[in-house]
Amino acid sequence: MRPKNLAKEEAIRLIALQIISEEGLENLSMQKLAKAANISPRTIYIKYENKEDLLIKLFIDEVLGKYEKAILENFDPKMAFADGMKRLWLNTFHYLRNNKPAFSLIRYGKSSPLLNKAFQDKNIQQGAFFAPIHTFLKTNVQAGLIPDLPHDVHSALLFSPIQDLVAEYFDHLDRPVQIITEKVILTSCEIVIKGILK
Amino acid sequence: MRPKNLAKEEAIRLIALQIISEEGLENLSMQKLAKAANISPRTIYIKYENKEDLLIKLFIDEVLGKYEKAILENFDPKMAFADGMKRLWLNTFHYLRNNKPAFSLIRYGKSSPLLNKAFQDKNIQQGAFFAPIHTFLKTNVQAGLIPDLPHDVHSALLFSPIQDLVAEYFDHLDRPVQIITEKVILTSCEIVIKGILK
DNA sequence: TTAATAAGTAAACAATCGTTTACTTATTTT
DNA sequence: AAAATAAGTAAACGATTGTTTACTTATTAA
Repeated sequence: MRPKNLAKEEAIRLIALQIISEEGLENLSMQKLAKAANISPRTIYIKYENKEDLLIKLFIDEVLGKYEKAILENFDPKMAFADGMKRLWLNTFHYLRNNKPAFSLIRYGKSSPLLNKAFQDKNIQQGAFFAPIHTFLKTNVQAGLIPDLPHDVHSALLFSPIQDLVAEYFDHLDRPVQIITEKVILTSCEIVIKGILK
Repeated sequence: MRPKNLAKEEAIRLIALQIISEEGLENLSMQKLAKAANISPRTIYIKYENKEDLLIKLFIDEVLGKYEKAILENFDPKMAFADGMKRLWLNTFHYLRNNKPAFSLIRYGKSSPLLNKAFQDKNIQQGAFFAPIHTFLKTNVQAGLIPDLPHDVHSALLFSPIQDLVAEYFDHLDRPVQIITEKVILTSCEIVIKGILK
């Protein structure tokens, strides 16, 4: 049989992300995607059941999967708390800064009911994303370093700001001076650490 | 001449928000909206130029306008720092908790290029949203209480977590025990305050 | 070398999209 | 009471939507 053309499969995912990032999820259509990827609409349906299936797989496997891997690079749950936090923040900053299309879809993951549901389902059925971070926080609670709060609360307190700082990095891209620098990220991370430490 | 039916105008806005909240911005269509509001599609075009105009006005005037008003209730830039922060956090929590459709569109404001651009344009041309918060932070920088960082950085550090906590409140709505309570909000706010104070 | 078969294409499907045309209704001003 | 006029409706416009049908191409296993 004729083998799959993996280059076309990758083109679909790459260009879908590009359209979402530049024009918005609400302006992505299968026909626009096919045309931009220089393939027939039918080809997308060989690789994905339908549009929702494409979006969910793009979000869960392609975007969140790679994002998780990038964030956890050189991170170990046994690291000292402040070191671990700085590693996670810098990894987030570096990865997202260089992957705007991925960041765009991640943002839609918090708005779109479809993607939000897909994320929750995945977390329940196949184990949570960012499991090492769970362990890291749990360990530091048990060590008495940080207060014992639900994981979702920890997550909001410790990682929401870095996500918004990345958004601000992109918002400032076309301006003469970039205010969101690595130094600002580290300063911000230290402020967050100071708040959570008992 | 025949006067505008204000009830219909409000129905359009209300039902548009409802559809966006339940089905997502990507599933809002003018015909669906008209049918749900029990009016002719043409009626929407009497009040709004086109779909983009409707979305932008819904976002800027209806949602962000009311949101700003609600957050600043009983807030004064001259309040003590911790008091002001707690006021802003609790106002945010109370308002958004009771206005899920508004919260949904606010979330889309950070993903959708159209809405994001509209927000930035508005902030530049007609003065920033949440101006009293600007003043509040500036005052506390000058008083030497908090570090002198760009406003966007302050904003990410001090208010990103409360937005995500509200999202988690809604995510937990159907579960037996609500973990995002007013007490958790206040505890979280105190942690953020502790981090930023010099 | 050929039979088998999945990958891929071009073109089209009904349904729906955003928007408009042609018309009626309701209200105000004269 | 009638002229003027914006608000609103029903129906339809061409374009585009997600998806499929009918067909061709490229590859592998026999």
